[in-house]
Amino acid sequence: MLSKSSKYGIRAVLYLASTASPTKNIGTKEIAATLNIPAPFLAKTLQQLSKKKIISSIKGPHGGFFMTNNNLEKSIFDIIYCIDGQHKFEECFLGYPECSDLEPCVVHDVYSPLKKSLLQRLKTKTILEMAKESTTPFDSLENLIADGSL
Amino acid sequence: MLSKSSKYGIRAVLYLASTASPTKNIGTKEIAATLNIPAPFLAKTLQQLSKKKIISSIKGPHGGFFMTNNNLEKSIFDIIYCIDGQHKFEECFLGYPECSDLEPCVVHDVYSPLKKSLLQRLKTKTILEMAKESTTPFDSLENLIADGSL
DNA sequence: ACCTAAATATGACTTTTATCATATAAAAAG
DNA sequence: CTTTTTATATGATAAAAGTCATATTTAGGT
Repeated sequence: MLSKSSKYGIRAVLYLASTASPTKNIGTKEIAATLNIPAPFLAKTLQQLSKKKIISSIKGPHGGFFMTNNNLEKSIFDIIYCIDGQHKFEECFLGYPECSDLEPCVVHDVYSPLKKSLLQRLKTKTILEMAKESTTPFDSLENLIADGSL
Repeated sequence: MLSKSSKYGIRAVLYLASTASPTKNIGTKEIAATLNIPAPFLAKTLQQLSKKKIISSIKGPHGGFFMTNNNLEKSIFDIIYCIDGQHKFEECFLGYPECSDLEPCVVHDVYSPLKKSLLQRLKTKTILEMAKESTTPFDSLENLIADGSL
């Protein structure tokens, strides 16, 4: 479905939204460690998002990534679009190029509405809202505890 | 979502279901040409399906692939499972390993039901039923006409 | 029996995706 | 003004997915 880059990106942004702030930046290493994501790979993904103003960053000591209020108004769809591109949600489930409401494939009538409601959700909910209602935070609170961070 | 192999496989099986029969086998080349699929690639996929008894084949002159009544009772899910494996439908949309009804990710409540109804459809409808209700047949009737086959 | 047409089996090649590594640039701290 | 810390940029490597090519087997036709 989504590429790993997108998934990693979304998880990282959600983590940022709930933990970082303009006054408290978070670096790639910390995010990667907390989320069990390969750090150099995540870095590249975060740069893409930063370039498209979906997240913010500052360099130097105590630098890192964070979310402005503007960033928090972005949607998860924005992240996916930035990393994987639009086409992710435009393909027919069976890959028929001409599949549409007029010329539906055999699962179009069931797949298409499902896709629409998922898309609707991904486009309308803001990162902020998503982060607030998130109950499962991150992979490895255990790790933080083991590290002594918690 | 699905791998290309799966998509190609499904389209080929649907084509077989509506066109071939135990007395009228169809070869890889014809299927590939009609569906605009690379022939050697399709061949490999059809072999996998044949080995798992989802389609049937006979070798030699006038040989090819076809569907028995038994084959026609299989589902599209069987095809996907044979080619891509189960895990295709078990992953969390955002890739959280521990995502579940108890520990849902932020799109779990919307994604999970959608996935279930799609799966339900893919598992319960037989190939035969699918083929019958299919209105969009294949990519390139034009090609066949241009070739003089029609 | 021999030839031919087709599936089968295997492997090589290419492209994409994912991962890792290195060098540069910027900003804070001493 | 130098050092250190972190993002940024770029590219190298690895793994997976997709594509193509070749040889082998089987079965029908002659």
